[in-house]
Amino acid sequence: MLIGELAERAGTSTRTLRYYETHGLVRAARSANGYRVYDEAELHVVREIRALLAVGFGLEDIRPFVACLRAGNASGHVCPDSVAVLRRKLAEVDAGIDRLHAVRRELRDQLAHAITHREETCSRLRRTAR
Amino acid sequence: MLIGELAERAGTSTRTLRYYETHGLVRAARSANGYRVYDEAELHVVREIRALLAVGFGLEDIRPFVACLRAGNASGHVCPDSVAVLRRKLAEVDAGIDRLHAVRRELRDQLAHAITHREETCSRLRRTAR
DNA sequence: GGTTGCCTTGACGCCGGCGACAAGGTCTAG
DNA sequence: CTAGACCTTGTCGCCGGCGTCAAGGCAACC
Repeated sequence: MLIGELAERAGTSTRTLRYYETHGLVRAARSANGYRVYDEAELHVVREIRALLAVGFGLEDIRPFVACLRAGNASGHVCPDSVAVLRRKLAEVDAGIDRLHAVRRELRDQLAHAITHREETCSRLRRTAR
Repeated sequence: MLIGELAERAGTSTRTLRYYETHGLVRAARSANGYRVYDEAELHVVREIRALLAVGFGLEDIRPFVACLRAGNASGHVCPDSVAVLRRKLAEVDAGIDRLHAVRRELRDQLAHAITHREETCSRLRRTAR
């Protein structure tokens, strides 16, 4: 399988696949003319990468998952390193949710305050607009 | 007030103030030697910008707040354009919270699945490690 | 041999809010 | 006179995951 076919089957671009390769995530053999040649297993690897990126992982976080797949596991999630990353990400997401809730409260307060004081202050705006 | 003093009083850097100026958010008069000269009102403007950035707004979103302050309002939040931005941001934050909750569910499921299947698959890992 | 369609490496662009450095002018104190 | 503490404009770097050329080689068909 050449890079174009893998890209299409994985739903991504050739540029992306070469990028993953430079970062040590995807591997390819080379044919006599220098073309990259992939076997079926790499399709699973690329799909794993894409799925994890979609969830919000960075490429560095994804390494252990790929290593886990290459070690012969059906899923990249089952190895200790992967689980550690999953736990860390879960904590990060929790923290992110908390932060967004705080921001949300802040925004609601500011909106409430703005609407309360809209009448008195915006009359001045209307005067200056004329 | 020169740029260094404003930067210190606003808790930011001179680079940042010049950056805001190039983007039309902060204004300065010039003294005879070309130095930027700020009046007290700009301090409030800069603090407003910093507060909104901290909440997660981008500089473009902040423009109406600054305009509102310059129009003579005590708060930059009370003008219609500002309120519109606040509402939009609130919706974005809600969407972000929903997305993070979805990610969180996904991570929890993957963690549960990983731990369930850890025993059977990691034995293979241990064998290859030796 | 010419066209088309695959492949190769290399390098710049993007987004946003600055940090950091360069090379110089200005003002003040000693 | 000089040191140093301000100020000026200009430009490159950062982060991450690519998109998008550019310039060229290889393969296959007519």
